[in-house]
Amino acid sequence: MANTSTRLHPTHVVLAVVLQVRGGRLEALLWERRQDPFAGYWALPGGYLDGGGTLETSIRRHLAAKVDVRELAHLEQLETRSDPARAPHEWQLATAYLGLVPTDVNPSLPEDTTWHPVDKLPALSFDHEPITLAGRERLRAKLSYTNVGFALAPSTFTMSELRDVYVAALGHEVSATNLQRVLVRRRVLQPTGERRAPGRAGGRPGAVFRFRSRNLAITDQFAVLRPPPR
Amino acid sequence: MANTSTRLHPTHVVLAVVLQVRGGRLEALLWERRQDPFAGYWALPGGYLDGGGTLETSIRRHLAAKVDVRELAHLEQLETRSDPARAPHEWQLATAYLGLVPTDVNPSLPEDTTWHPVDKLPALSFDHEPITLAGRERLRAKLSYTNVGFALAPSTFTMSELRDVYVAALGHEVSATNLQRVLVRRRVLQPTGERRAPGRAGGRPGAVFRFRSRNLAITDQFAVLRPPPR
DNA sequence: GCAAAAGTGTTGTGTCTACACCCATGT
DNA sequence: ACATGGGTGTAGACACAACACTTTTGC
Repeated sequence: MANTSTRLHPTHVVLAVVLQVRGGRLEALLWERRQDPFAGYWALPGGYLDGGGTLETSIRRHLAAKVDVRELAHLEQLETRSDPARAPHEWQLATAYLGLVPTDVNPSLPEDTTWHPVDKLPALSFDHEPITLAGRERLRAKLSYTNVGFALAPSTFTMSELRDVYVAALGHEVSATNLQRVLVRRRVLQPTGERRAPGRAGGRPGAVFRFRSRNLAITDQFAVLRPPPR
Repeated sequence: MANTSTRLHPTHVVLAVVLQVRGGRLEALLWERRQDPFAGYWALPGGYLDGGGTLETSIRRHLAAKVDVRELAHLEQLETRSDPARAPHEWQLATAYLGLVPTDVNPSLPEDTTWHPVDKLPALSFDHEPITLAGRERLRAKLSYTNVGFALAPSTFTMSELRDVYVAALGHEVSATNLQRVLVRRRVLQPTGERRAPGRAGGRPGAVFRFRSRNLAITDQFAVLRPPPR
C-alpha cells in the first residue's frame, strides 16, 4: 500500500504514444513489462519525470532508450491523467505525448519493444489503451485541418504513396485524386518536378511531391465563424 | 532555494482559466496575490493538487472557494506546463483547465478576486498569461466546431443576444442572421416558440432559442478527409 | 494491343456569406 | 408615420466528392 509520503506527493510519469504507418497499418510502439504491476502486459514507452527539464525533454530522454529521437518528426502533449486508481501501487499522474515517425525510417528497437497495430492492441497496462486511442484520435483530427501529414510521410512521395499513409492513419478510403487537389490547393504539398518510375506492373510514372513545410501549421481555418476577410 | 526533496518531487498545481462574457467582453477570473512570489500580481484561481481525487475534482474544490462551482457550465483540461523555471521558488508543474460560466449567472466573489477583460490583462504571475490566452484560443476554436456556446449563453436567448456572446468570445463581427442559420442547420439551436418583447426603442420581438444539448458535442465534422457516408 | 497506374476535366452538391427586402413593434 | 430591430429570400462563392475520360508506362 502507498505510504504517507506518496500520498502527499504523487509520482509523475511521462508517456508517449509513438505512431508510425507500417505495412499499410497504423502501429504504436509498445514494450512488454517484465515486472509487476502488470507483468506480461504491454506498455507505452516513458518513465518517471526526471529533474531539471520539462515534461517534453523528459519524454525525449526516455524515448531515446527505445528509438532514435531524431526520427520523431513531431511531438505534442496529449493530456494528463490523474485518476488515483490508475496505478495500483502508488499515486501516480501521467502526462501523455503523441509522437510521429515517418515511414521512411525504421528505428532499431530493444528486445522488449515492438510495433503493434493500433486497431489490434494487446492487453495494455494501466490506462495506456485509452491513451493510445486518444493519440490516434488526435492524429486523425489534425490530419484533417493541419499539415501533420509531413510527420508520417517520407520526405518525398507520389500521391498514391501519400494516399496509403492517409488511409492507414484515418482508417477509411481516401481518393488520391482529391487528396492531391485538396493539399495542393491548401499549399501544403509542393511538386518536386520529378517523377517516380512505375513498378513491374507498368503504369504511368507518378509525380513526386514533398510537404512545403515540416512544422505544424493549421491549414484549414474553420469554415464557419471565421473572421471576415481583410 | 529549492531543497533536495523538492528537486526530486515537483509540486503540482491545478489552475483554471474561468471565462465569462460580461458587458460585451470576454473576461477571466483572477485574484490578486498578497504574498511572494509575485505579490501584487494577478493569478489564475487554483492551488496545490490535493490527495484522493483527480486533477478535475481538485480544481473544482479550489474553485469552490471563488465561485459556486455549479455555475460552471463546462470544464475541460487545457495543458500541463512544466518549465522548471516557471515558478521561481520551487519545482512546480501546473495543469490548467478551461472553465466557462454562462452570462445569466453572476457569482459573488471573495475580496481579492475580480473579472478582467482577456484582451486587457493586468500583470499576471508565473506563466498565467500564456495559459489564459491558450484558454481563449481553445474556446474560440471550439465555438466553431462544437456546441460549447451553451456554456457561455444564458439558458434561453434571442439571436442577437447570442450573437453578442459570440462576438465577445471570438473578437470579431458575427451576423445574427447567418449564425442562426448555421446553428439551426447543425441542430445545435432549438426554437422555444416564445418571443421576447422589444426594448424601449421598439423593434420586432425576437424569437427565443435554446441549445438543444448542454453537453459538449462536435457539430461540424471536418469537411475534408472525413469517412465516406454510409 | 492490353492492363495498370497516374492525371485531368467536369458536374453536382452542400455549406456558407452577403445583401436586399419584408415584418412587427414603440413612440 | 417612422425609427428600430428581427426575419426571410435569394444569389453567389467556394470547397469538396464523384466519376468519366485521357495519358503514360510495362509486358
